[in-house]
Amino acid sequence: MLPDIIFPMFKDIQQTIEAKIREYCAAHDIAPAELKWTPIPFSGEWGTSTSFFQTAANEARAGKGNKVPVPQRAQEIAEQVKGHLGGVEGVSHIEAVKGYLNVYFRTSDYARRVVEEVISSKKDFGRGEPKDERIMVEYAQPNTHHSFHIGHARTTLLGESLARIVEFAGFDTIRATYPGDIGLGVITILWAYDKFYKGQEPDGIHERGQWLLKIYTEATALLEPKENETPEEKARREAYDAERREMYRKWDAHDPYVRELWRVTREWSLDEFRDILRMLDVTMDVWFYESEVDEPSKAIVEELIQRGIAEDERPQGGPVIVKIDEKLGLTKEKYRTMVILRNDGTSLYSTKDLALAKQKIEQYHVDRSIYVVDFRQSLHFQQVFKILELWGFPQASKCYHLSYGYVTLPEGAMSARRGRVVLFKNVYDEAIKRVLAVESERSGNIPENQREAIAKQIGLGALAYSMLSVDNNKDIVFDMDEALSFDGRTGPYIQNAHVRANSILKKANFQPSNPQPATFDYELTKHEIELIEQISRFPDAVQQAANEYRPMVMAQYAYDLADAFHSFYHAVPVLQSEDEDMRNARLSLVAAAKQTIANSLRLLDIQAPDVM
RNA sequence: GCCCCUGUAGCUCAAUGGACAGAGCACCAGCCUUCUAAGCUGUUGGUUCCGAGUUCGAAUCUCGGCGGGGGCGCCA
Repeated sequence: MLPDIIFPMFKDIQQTIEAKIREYCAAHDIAPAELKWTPIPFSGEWGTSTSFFQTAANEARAGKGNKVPVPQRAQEIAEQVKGHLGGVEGVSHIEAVKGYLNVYFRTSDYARRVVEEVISSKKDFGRGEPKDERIMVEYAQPNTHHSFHIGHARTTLLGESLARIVEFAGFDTIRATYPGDIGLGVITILWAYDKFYKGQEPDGIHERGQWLLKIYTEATALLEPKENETPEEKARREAYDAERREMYRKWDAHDPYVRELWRVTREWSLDEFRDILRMLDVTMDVWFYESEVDEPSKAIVEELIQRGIAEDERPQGGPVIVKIDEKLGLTKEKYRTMVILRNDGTSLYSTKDLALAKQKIEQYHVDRSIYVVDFRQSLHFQQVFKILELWGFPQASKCYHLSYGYVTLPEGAMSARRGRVVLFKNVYDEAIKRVLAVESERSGNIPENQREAIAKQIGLGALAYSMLSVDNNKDIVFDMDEALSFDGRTGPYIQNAHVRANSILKKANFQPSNPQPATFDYELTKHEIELIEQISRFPDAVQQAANEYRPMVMAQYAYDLADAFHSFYHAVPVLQSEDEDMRNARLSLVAAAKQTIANSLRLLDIQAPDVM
């Protein structure tokens, strides 16, 4: 589909032709099927296309096909329609091929129109009309007292990109994060810190955060049963575990000492987390802390019992549950039964998520709620959404779990318990190191004081693109060389297209704010046509990525656009154009390409540097 | 037992039920005196896991297998 809001001229042509097709069909006793228009899938040719297979199939089904095979009949109709259409304003030529009707645009008008639209809209080129709907994206839910690893980077990048996309597409967007700042894992670290490291504190935000992870790994080793352990070892382990449980009890009872210990170490983790969000250019609107939703969440359980949705089995020694399948009248087990409160009255993950969902709807007035959480929790979220439905929230149907596969290592799953993790900060540092090495040999024209900053942009661009260009529900086996590759289908490839465009404009001293009127009254090369077509696709790519909640769609688009630009760059001289009009036109096209590349990179949370 | 995800080129991955299943990496052959070679051009590479079905048309939808991963009342 072509963008009808940004480029109404395309829509006009389409509608004119559709009307004529119906006219022809009515006159010849043909019942036309619904016409679907798609871009012509041949590189260097710019137009829109529809087919008559469905129409021919309908005829055959109605017994009117006089035994002509469907593809052949579709081609007949296409040819006849083509004959009936004759010339159409704005169309260079029409052809009937293999049952398809291909409508080629006359390029000069549209090239100018597209380029001017981009240059005048600038950062807003491709922005959708306001949709009058509020959407909350919840992502980046790290546990505190651990360090931020490369798996957290995936959800953060996925969520941030999605938030940017839906916001740009026209939704009122709220970014939310939900750090897990309490739980047995957190207490384990508190216990070990207090017992073995009290008073110590490494310098540096990231060093301090990573140190907590190291403590966790050590503590886990002390608390896990070993094979062939001696009675002494067993006794010691059980004593440690008792200390840990006692500490959890004290935390619950608001013991001042434990609470202060918790508060201080928690802040160390949050310092690191905030710094990483800053590095990734992420600004959260709402922070939900697990420790803060814990108490209030218990109230909703009572409400669900009162309304007959939940059943209280505590008198019989059981927990509070919701028999979802039964409530929905399902005979086969699908959503099963969800436990929403422990027998001892303490809350569960489910308790808190139900309370959070309610809060999102009632306090933040969200119409849609997206959860960017790993795929292992898909049943959990299906259950939560179904309970919201039973609860009577119409927004339940617009809750969506954007699940993603794990980032694993070649040697298996990451495991904080075993200390087998790839930390984001280490990858980040390595990325910068590698980019600087490339820069020193290839980029002589970057001022010394900008090298570091640009290296960060390129390094993160490589990492972000490697995460976003894979379908979210696939696992990623993390490979440093692959994630930080700068060649081929990568972030730096797209960034480089932006740099090259900038380089031309800079040399020509082109001012996008005050362009010379561009006229494309010459025969465009196929590279120019392809580039213009890719640019014109951007608004639709935004809408598609937003509607499907799939940043990958934008990642794919950005590459296609950069690819078209690189080919254009190589084949078409700009500064050395034959005459002044052509030079101006091409400069405008380069400026439009640069802007569109920058806009699409922004939606992927990737910077667009001017030099690299 | 039930549910979810997944299987496409040597590898990593794309492909609103439509034109010849496409990219990148790797391999091979070219292209820097010309707007940045982090690039471009070309070559090689396929029983889309298997089998049925629906359809004019299936990688895509349905059913049945096989392989891989995950989940299933008091972990998060």
